[in-house]
Amino acid sequence: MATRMDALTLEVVDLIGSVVARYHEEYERAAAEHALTGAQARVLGLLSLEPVPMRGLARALKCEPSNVTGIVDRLEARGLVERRPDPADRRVKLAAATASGREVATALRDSLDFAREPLGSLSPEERGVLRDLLRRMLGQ
Amino acid sequence: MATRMDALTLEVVDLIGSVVARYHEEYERAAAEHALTGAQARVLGLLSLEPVPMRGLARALKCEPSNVTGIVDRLEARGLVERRPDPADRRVKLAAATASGREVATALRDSLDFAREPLGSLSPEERGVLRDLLRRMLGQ
DNA sequence: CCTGGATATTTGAGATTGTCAAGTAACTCG
DNA sequence: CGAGTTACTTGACAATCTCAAATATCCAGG
Repeated sequence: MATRMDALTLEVVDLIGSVVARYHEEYERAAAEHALTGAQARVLGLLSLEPVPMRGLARALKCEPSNVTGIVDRLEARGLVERRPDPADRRVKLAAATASGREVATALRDSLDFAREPLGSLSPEERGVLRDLLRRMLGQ
Repeated sequence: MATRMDALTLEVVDLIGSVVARYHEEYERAAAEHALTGAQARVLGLLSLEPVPMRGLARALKCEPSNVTGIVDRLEARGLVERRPDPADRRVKLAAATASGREVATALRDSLDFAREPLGSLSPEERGVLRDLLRRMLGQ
C-alpha cells in the first residue's frame, strides 16, 4: 500500500513525467524528420554502434523477438539495415546498419535537440549536480 | 549542425534516457497489473480528476481526436468510463470515470512504484535541488 | 554418433494505437 | 437564415506489440 507522498516528492514525480513526455516528443519529432518511427530510430541507433543479433535487439527493446522481425524488415526494405549470418552460429542473424543507415543515424543524433536545449540553461556545475542525483536515483 | 557535446552533458542525456526508459517500464507494468494498456491508463488517470471532452483528451495525449474515440470505447466497454453530454454544447461528449474507473485509477496510482523507489534514496534537500534543476530544464 | 531438449528466427493471427479523409451534428456570427 | 467552424465518429490503413506454431540449428548425455 502506498504511503501518501509529500508535496515535494509529488512535484518531482510530476516534473519527471514532464521530462519523459518532452523527451518522447523530441525523439519522435527527430525520427519523423528522417521518415522513421520511434522504434525504427531506436533500432537504427543501436545498430549504428555495432551489429546485433535479432535476439539482442529484442532484449534491448524489451519486446518479443517476433516484433523485431517486422521493424528490421522495414528498415531493411529502405536499405538502412541488412541481415548478416553469424559465422559462429548459423541460427543467428546479425542486424547491421548499412553505410546509408549509419548516415541517417548520425543525422538523427544531430537533430535530437533534447540534449542541447533543456540542458543549455544549466551551468556545468549544475549539470554535475544533476548527474549525481540522477545516478543515485537510478541506483548506479 | 550539432556542436559536439562535452562528456558531462552526454552523460546527463544518457541518464535522462535511462530515467525515461525506467519510467515507461514502471508505467506499463503498473497498467498491465490492472489489465490496462499505457494509453488507457493515461486516459483513466486524467478522467479520475474530472470529466474531459474528447477533444481535451486528444490535446492532452497529443494525438488525433479519432484516436481517442477508440481508447475511450475500450474503457467504456469495461465500465471504467462513460460518455456524458455536455449541457453547454451538444456537440461535446464529456468522458468521465465511473465509480469503478476511479477505483482502478486509485489502485493504479498506488501500484506505480516509480515515485517511491528511485526517489527514496534521495534526502528531502536533494529532492528540492532536483526539483529546481528539473524546473529550470523544463523552462518553468 | 545421435537423439532430445534448448535456442534463434520467422510466420500468421489478432489487439491496440496512431494517422488521415470524409461524414454528421451542432455552434456562431454576420 | 446561411456560411464557416468545431466536435465527434467512422472507415481504411500502417506500425507496434503479443502469443502460438513452424523451421533450423546447436548442444549435451548416452
